[in-house]
Amino acid sequence: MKSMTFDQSTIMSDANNNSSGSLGGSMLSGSGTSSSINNPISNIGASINNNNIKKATNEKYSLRQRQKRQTSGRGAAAASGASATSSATLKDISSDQQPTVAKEKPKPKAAPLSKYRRKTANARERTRMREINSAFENLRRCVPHSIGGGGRTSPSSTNEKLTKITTLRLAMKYIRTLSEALTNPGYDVSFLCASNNNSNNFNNNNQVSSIPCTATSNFDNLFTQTVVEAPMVPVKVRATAAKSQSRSRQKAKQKLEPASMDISIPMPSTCLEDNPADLGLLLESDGESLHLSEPCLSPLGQNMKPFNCNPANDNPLELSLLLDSDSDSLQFSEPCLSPLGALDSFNPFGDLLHTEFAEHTSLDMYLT
DNA sequence: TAGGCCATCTGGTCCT
DNA sequence: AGGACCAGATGGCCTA
Repeated sequence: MKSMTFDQSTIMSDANNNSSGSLGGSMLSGSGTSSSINNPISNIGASINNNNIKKATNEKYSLRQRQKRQTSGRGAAAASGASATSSATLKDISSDQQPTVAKEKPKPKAAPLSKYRRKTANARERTRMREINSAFENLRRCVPHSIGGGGRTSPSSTNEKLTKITTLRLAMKYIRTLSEALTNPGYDVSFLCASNNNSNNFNNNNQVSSIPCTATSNFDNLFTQTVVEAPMVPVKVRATAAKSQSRSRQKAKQKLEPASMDISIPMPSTCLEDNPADLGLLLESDGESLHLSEPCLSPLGQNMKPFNCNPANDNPLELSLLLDSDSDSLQFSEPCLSPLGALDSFNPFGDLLHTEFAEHTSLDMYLT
């Protein structure tokens, strides 16, 4: 047996009672985290060398309250084997700590599923997990990958697969960065140029650093990355104000005239084998929106030079236009996010790969 | 070898 | 009643 197990429901219940107490408490919410620090039950759990106990007492998890797990079935049977003594001990202690727990009528134990239903349930579960993994795979393709590396959980190269948790963290950071760029026309993108010399472009408060640098130097830095060269294709990007724009957005857009620029982008890897003329299928514009045709990848891919701007266009105006156009005028087919997919070869998110990220900050921190 | 990550099986709970 | 979802348990694989 790999590890000792015990009945965690008591501790789980205790932790949840100390927190919000809501039945569906978010796993990442972190609510009630500090309350369990001095929990004697948690301390007992921590004193036992057991991964699951560590998980149970880890303050960053707040699991939903569960009823006492039935001691039948495969997992429970295994749990009740080697860990019977520790389970009993913990139960005894917990009952001492909570003498006021109301006695519940024992629920009639549900009959175990038939072999057939168990098999079908397993198949459904596998399918469900496959779909989740597929969604993770899509997400991986849309978030910038790290070019740096280090640390157990960080990919040491762009070829290394991001873990699920790292993918989620990067996605959150990516969304925040994109949101910043969209909501703030004068968004300081200097953190991108800093990525050359220092991958830690975000401080611990998840704030974008504000190292001053000119837009030209931004591009200079961005485009001097050591990346895999790909055939460059000229593309004219034209962004016009959408009809649905808010007044402030229109105002900001006016400042950005002229709203077009010539850029060259590398041929997406999936197009390399095809006729270059196929690129026309990649970028389509109806004069109001820029659409990315299928297949939707990060259009510029990994390890590819993002885009080769005409030096004449290397000014803040164009950059702002590019970053500012997403919600109204630049639209990419899902699941791609990105004009900023062009930045895949940079690592403004490197800190996420090296530091602990508080799950409890979660999406509410980034999507408000 | 320990620890992280993952896939799978499983039972409990909720929802339709 | 049956499916979806969730979380615990377990074992395999991989890396430092």
